[in-house]
Amino acid sequence: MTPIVETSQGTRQRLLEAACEAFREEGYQVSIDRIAARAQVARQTLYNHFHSKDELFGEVVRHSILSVLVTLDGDGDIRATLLAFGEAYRTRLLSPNGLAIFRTMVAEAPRFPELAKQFFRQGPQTTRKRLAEYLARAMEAGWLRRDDSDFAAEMLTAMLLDFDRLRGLIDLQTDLLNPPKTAQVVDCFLRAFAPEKDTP
Amino acid sequence: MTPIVETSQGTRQRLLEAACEAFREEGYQVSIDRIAARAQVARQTLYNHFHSKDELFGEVVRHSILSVLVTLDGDGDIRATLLAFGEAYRTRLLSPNGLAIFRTMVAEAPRFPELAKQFFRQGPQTTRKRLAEYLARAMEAGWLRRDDSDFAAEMLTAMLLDFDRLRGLIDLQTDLLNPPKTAQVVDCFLRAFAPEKDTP
DNA sequence: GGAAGACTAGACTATCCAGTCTACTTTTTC
DNA sequence: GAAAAAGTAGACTGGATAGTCTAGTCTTCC
Repeated sequence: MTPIVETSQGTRQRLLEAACEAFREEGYQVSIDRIAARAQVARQTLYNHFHSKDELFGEVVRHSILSVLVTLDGDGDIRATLLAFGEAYRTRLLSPNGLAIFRTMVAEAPRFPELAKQFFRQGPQTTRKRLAEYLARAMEAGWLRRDDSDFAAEMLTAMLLDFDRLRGLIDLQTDLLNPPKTAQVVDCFLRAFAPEKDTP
Repeated sequence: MTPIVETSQGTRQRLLEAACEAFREEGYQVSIDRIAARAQVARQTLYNHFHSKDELFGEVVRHSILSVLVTLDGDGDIRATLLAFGEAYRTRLLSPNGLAIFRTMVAEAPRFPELAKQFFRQGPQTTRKRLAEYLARAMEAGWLRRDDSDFAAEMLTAMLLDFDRLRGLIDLQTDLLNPPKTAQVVDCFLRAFAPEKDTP
């Protein structure tokens, strides 16, 4: 509960960046000393900025949420919009950074349940909600069949990366990004949620 | 490289079961002492059966692969078959056990890359291949549109659990299994892969 | 030039853990 | 009933780690 003095922003920033990379590469178990060394700072300096390793980890996670958020831009026609979204989504989440964050959150969720929930709600949950809102509008406009837009959003995001993410996490592959797949998924989605024919 | 004497199977079995539960509940980092205590066995006895913690972990993982394999029984019509498969798939993989294995494999893949690949190939990859073979036959028979059966299998398995798995892993929820969802997903899949109309 | 705040190096404590070793007891087997 | 196999308790080594503390240095600003 000792109040932490507001020290130079530069050092704090360097520490956050070093911690971010370190946690990303080695997970939560990376030692404080390695983080301090990476930031080229003495261990005590680290403790001048953050009370404990857990606090530092929390900060890093909260900063990382932004990097797994994907927005969508509903200008063009629906296929173009979903293609752009799908490509951005895959690019973000199948990148080494995206995979590492996923791995770390999954691994440490039991140790940091509240932090994990916050991450989940502000990250994946939010992305999905935005997509669902767009899809709801598309349904309203008759571009898609009237259906549960939350469900539809879940299906699209699932199809976009489920298996490739597992491949990336477990099989440690790197060439996961191939744009044809995005189109293949989007077209599959559009077939499943095509507007119903009026004629019998 | 010392050869391990073939000792009583009972003790070995108790050790494996204890280790399985321990790793499941606490991950790889659970201590050897806790595993031995759980098996009600001395630490040295554990080392009489397994050379090292890593070897024990490997054994446990290899045993666990079976519990994430899902077969499918292609008797009834396609919808019934996929419903049964989907329900079995979700039940297995969204169970506390299924989620724990997933969490542990994802967390430890960097430390045990070969083991992780073996798990991936004999587990998820195999399940998906079997499903793809079934779907290929269904396409051949005209029950589904002619398409890439591997891709179709990927889409179905992704839709069946991606988001719920994340919910279970991160948000630590338990009531993930609701059968209506399986049907919702299967129907969505069948729409996406319905046979193409012959008429223009 | 001096005081305060920020940083440093490194010793130190307390804890935990994998794996070894030893001397002992129990169980099995013949 | 004795020898061999299996198991036990616990001390011990060597290494890692989070976090504290101390004494000193560097920077900045007045």
